[in-house]
Amino acid sequence: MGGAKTKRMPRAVREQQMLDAAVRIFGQRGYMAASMDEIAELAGVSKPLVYLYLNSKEDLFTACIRREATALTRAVRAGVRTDLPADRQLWDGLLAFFAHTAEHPDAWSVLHLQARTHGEPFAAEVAAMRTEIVAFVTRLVVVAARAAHRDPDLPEHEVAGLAEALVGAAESLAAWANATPGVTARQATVTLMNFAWAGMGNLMRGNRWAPPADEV
Amino acid sequence: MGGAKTKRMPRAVREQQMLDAAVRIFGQRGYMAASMDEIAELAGVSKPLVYLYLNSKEDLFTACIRREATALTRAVRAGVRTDLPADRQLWDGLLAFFAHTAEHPDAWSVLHLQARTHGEPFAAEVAAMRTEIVAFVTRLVVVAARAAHRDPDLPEHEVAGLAEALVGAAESLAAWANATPGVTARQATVTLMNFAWAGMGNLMRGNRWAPPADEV
Amino acid sequence: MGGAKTKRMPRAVREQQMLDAAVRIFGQRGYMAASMDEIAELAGVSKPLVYLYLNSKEDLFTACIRREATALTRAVRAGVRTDLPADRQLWDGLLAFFAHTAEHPDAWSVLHLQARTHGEPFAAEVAAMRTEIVAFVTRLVVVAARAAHRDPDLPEHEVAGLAEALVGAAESLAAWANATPGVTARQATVTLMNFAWAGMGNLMRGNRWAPPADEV
Amino acid sequence: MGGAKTKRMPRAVREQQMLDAAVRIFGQRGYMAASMDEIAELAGVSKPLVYLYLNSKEDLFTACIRREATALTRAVRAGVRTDLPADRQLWDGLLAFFAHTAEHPDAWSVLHLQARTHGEPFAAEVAAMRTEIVAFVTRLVVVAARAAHRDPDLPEHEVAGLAEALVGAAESLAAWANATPGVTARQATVTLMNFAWAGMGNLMRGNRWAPPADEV
DNA sequence: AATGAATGAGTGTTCATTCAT
DNA sequence: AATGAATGAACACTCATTCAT
Repeated sequence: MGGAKTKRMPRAVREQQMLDAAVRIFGQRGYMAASMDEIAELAGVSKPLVYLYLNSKEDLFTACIRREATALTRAVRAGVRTDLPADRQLWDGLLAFFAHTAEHPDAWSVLHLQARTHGEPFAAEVAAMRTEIVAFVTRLVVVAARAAHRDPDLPEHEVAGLAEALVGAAESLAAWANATPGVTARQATVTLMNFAWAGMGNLMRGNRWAPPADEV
Repeated sequence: MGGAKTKRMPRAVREQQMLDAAVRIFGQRGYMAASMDEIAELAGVSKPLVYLYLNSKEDLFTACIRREATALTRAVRAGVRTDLPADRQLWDGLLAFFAHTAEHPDAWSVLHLQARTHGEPFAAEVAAMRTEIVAFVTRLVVVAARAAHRDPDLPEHEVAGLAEALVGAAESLAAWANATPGVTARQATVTLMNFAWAGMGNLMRGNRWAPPADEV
Repeated sequence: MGGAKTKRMPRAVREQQMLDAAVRIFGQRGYMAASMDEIAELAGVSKPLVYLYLNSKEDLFTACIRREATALTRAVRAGVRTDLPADRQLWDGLLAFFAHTAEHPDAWSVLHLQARTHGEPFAAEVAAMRTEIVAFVTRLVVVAARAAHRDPDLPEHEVAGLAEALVGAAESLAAWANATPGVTARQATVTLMNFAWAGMGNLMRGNRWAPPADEV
Repeated sequence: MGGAKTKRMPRAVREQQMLDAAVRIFGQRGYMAASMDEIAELAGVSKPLVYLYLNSKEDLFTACIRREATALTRAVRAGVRTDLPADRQLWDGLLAFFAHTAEHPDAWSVLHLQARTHGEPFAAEVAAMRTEIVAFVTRLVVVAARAAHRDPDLPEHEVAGLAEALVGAAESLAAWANATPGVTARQATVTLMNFAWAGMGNLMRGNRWAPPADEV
């Protein structure tokens, strides 16, 4: 009477357990190297139940991506107050971003590495989140430009490139901060903020770097 | 003349053909999803020959990484003249980098995505290349600081973070430029150069962004 | 009732079926020439099930050896009554041995030929059984010596050699009896019993054969 | 001028080198686990040459068996002088047998284990040698019986069984002597000689062990 | 007399997935 | 709500064997 393993739980709870296990395994082993057996075992259920609730490995992976993408954007949004100045918003967003990725390294691995590495069903999923973040950053850039009493006359794709570069830098720093002992989310934020804000400010003021003319 | 299947070629030539095929398949399918059968077929040889020359899937992948890492760093180095000013060096290096990655998208996928996603034998291989590039960039940053008549009093790990952010931004832009039609290597270079050089210059001049004090 | 392919049976039953098939294939083809495909087919299951239950070819082979070694020693022990005189015990043991090996030729091939031929994981397994049998025979020899009112003053390693020779002779006769039509277990027993008991009796009485002295 | 590797040697010499290598590899790895690559490498030649001279793995193995069987019987015959008494002949033959197998363990592994374990083309080859040796021993037994002024009224198949048992005991002791440190060929011979000669002598004199009558 | 280049056929092993209960 | 039993399809890797020189 009363086995060790807890049994018979509502579906929603079981599903979260499965996703927890899947994110961990996918994050550590990679999508392809992860086996459904291992995930089921870590989740403490039998394999058919995983299939019953989540259909297939692809669907399971997609569910992981979606859940973690939502969690990440939610965390960033929760860190930002839109009534504050643009630079402060950027600071707060970066801080939240670095903090969240540091606290959930497997989730970050799933979003940043695994999802992009394994082709189309998944890359699109994470691209959506990325687009949202890039849009957020772009908005800040434009706001900042207005605050500097300048209309951004940068070509549109350069604004896009700028945001892209900023997000890429952030992603790269997140990995670096996670891998380098002694680097905190705050320090990563300071580094990137200094780098980016100054650069963007300069751009907004029209100080551009002149490319050499003697190219082929 | 010109039969479909050329046969009986010296080992060195065959090996390059195999690596060509492997880079393409690994770059497109990913390391785990790539099958040795497919690689052999694309290379126009039988599977045993691939194993005879390259030993194992792991070794084959490592050989790909090494070849492409060497090719990339060589291309960047070839684009830079060390007797020119630091900003010009950075410009030239970025241009070479974006051009090379645009011309060899599968190789870039292998280096940027696949190698990092599949654990230690491979990640280390590409980390070596990255370290070299980050060191190159760091050198330029320091030179630029000296040129601005300032010793870089930034903490050492912040310099490292800076270079890391810059390289990350470059990597991210490379992927973006490859995926966005109409964005050339030159445009990517302009975008990043403006962003980065101004930001770094500001930093060198001691203009730092002040973090808010009211943190927890 | 009695369909061709019975399906869905409990694990323990399936495992025995697999071992049955494996002993047969291993015994007839040899360890290396045996293919897991063939074993699975003879067992009436798919290959993955064999791996699920028995892990690997090595483990499967080891399981065969263990099962058959146990069966053989059990059969011999069951044939012997330890309250009877030593010669009678030897007779009964040999009879049981020859009968069992004659009834299970594939098992005997696995134990006598295959296991010894294929290196350390397996040889050790069967050596354990052999040690037990040699010990049993050695005990009988010593008892017989006591019964002849003589302490066995033979050097210890000569007693060991004796038992070894006796067991070797038995093994050899088993193969011979199996291969020679018309030779029954009983006849093999008679032959060996006469040969061995007389020889040992002589030894026990101190009648030793004198080696020539003119050796180098 | 004078490469390191000796090249271009007459066929007969090369063949012996190949057989040397093959016996070693077959003896140590076993027939199936031995690879032609390894044999060719150990012989210091290319694989096609092995095939040119010895046709196939089967033929190569057969050639090994034949060469070593011949060598073993030759060694035993060379140790025996047919003008001496039967017991002395047996002693000398056993001594030569144990000495030869101890000096050529790989050859003995090929003959005793590998050839018998791998089915018909090979088992027959070694059976021929065995038959010859058994016949030799049988002859000695009969001679010994005559010397004891008795016609051997043992049933024919019992004489065969006797010789079989003796040879089996010898084979078993050879393996045991090789594997047990401190047991020399001479000691193995003493042990077996005492055991066998006494037993056979007894038999020849009509002293038989009486089987129990109460069998089923 | 001798070899570098090459392959068809097969091996053990694993995995995502389903069925019957 | 949950699982023990079972599999089709594929994969990395190896081997005996041959061809062209």
